[in-house]
Amino acid sequence: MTQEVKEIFGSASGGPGTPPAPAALAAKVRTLTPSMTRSMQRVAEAVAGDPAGCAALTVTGLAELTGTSEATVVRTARILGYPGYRDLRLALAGLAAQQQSGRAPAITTDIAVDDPIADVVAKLAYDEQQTLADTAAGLDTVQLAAAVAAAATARRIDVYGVGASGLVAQDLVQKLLRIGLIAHAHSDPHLAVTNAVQLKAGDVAIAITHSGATGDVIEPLRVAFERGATTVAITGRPDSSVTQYADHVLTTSTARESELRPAAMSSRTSQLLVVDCLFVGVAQRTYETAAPALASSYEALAHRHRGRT
Amino acid sequence: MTQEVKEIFGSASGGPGTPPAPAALAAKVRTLTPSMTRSMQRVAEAVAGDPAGCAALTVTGLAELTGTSEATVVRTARILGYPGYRDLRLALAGLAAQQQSGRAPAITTDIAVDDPIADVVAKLAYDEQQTLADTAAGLDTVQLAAAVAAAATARRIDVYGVGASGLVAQDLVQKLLRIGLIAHAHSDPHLAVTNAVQLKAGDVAIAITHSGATGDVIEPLRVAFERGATTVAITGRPDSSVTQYADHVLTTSTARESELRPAAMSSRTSQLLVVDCLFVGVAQRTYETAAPALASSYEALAHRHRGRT
DNA sequence: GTCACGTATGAAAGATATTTTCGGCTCGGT
DNA sequence: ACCGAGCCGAAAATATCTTTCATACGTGAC
Repeated sequence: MTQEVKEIFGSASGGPGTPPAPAALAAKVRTLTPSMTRSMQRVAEAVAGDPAGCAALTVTGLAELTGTSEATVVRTARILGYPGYRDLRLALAGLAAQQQSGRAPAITTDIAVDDPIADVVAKLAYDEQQTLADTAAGLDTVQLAAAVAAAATARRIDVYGVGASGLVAQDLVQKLLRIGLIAHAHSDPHLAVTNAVQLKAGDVAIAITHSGATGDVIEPLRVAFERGATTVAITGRPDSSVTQYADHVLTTSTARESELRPAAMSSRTSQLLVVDCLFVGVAQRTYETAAPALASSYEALAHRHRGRT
Repeated sequence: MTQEVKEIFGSASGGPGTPPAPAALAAKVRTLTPSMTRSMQRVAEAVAGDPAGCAALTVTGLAELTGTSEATVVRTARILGYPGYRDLRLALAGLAAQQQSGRAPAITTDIAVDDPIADVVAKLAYDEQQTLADTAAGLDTVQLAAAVAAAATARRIDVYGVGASGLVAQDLVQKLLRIGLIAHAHSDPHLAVTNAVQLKAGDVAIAITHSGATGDVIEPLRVAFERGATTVAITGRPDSSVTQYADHVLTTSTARESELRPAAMSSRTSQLLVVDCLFVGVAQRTYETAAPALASSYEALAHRHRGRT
């Protein structure tokens, strides 16, 4: 009867209505691994390491392979956003097929102290490309669309971010200002809270934090949330504290980091892509006013550029 | 009995000792359809017509959809060379994923006002990836190595940038500070010049400007150049004014821009990659001091992060 | 150190999905 | 019209997946 229409509880375990991911799986594993238990991590690792192989296994087989139980495998599948193992397995098969037909597995080695500079360039470029692909694959377009809609009609937009994320916040604000919106970036926690108090329904507050646990950023978002503003969190940890106060969560990808390649680098790349998407989305929806505003901002800058040599 | 044997033979004729087909499924359906019974043909047709949709169905679902029974679905799967429906379904999911990713090249077009948000994400990600590849390919490693060498041993590093490039300048400085170097970012043209006057041989000045014609950035670089500091220009125009005063020029890529995708976006991506390369290069050369400095900066930030939810 | 608490984990029961069995049915030939 | 060969689907049998529940583990408090 209704067996076909499985009652899809909004993935009660964790994130909001996330649709099953096709190719975003590798990214999801990295993003969510930190919030997993040890046994689950073993399963996630196996799955990420050999999608094709795991797709050939039943729950029991995968449980044995990873030295865990069926229950743990199912739990892992849930964490990754699937209704159960069956669907994870399907996605796995898809991923395997993509890898098969797709590109060769490229340079995955870390940057070493004695790498020649040319290798550094190649590795960094590759890593950042990977980060972009992962982010795009893992971005929840429903959440994004909601955030865009809110921002496009907002009376005012406040963006919070400290450290590297602070620069991303400024980048977003710069662009929003260019299309004639009212936006502010706050890196000072005190001023951020002071300003957040002024927000009300119809305003938008955006918090940017990779860890999702940066108190200096969570606090103003909480205040904005309580004041009735629409709140958005851009974070690499969709299960972190910051999401408590976020109406919409945009997840950035978490790439492996190494000593010479701080996490800040890839999280920044990822955050910027999200922010760009947000911006373009808003620009689309406010096109009537955005286009002329952009044009005049170019014009205004022209005289600050000297002619060529 | 004989019926069973027949079925096995049928499958054998379709593909002698063939392992489950990955993407050749559509072809197999065509090849084997004539040798199928009517009900099976209906199933095969459905499967070939909508792999993604069928992959989402259980054996019962597919049977209902095609107006047949579970047994027929299983028989069809056998004919197609799979041990059972489960495996056919897996292959179907793989095929769907391939088709999905295969139609990616369509994103070479500009972003339009009415593009759905998912397309925006895909296009932006693709464009930025392209930008990274271009930048990496066009980066002169000799110049980069020279800039790295100068920065690694500099008494002090000043970075100039205004507007979007100003954020890149700050990003670089943030990272250099983290590995214990003395670095400053200047967005205020007056202060930039004031500081540039203090520079001397052994210092490094870096100007970041996409157009290469931003007077506010060229001016301090000129001053630094005349004071004997080693000067570096990061620009998208290697023939522009700024390079007059640059000992080393690092070229960023210039991507096409469109109304909804300001040049600032891709130039920023490109500049950040260059800056990252510069940073990692410097970190390599100052590894002895950089590594512990990085470690302690992480530690210092730890207490600003609350625990998880 | 030890105690209490919350959490993670796997064994087994319970629910679904897939495969097999088996008897009815259609359809072509005579 | 009759006969038989093979197609077909309902339902039983099996495999697979999911849920439940009791235990063990780790963690923090005292």
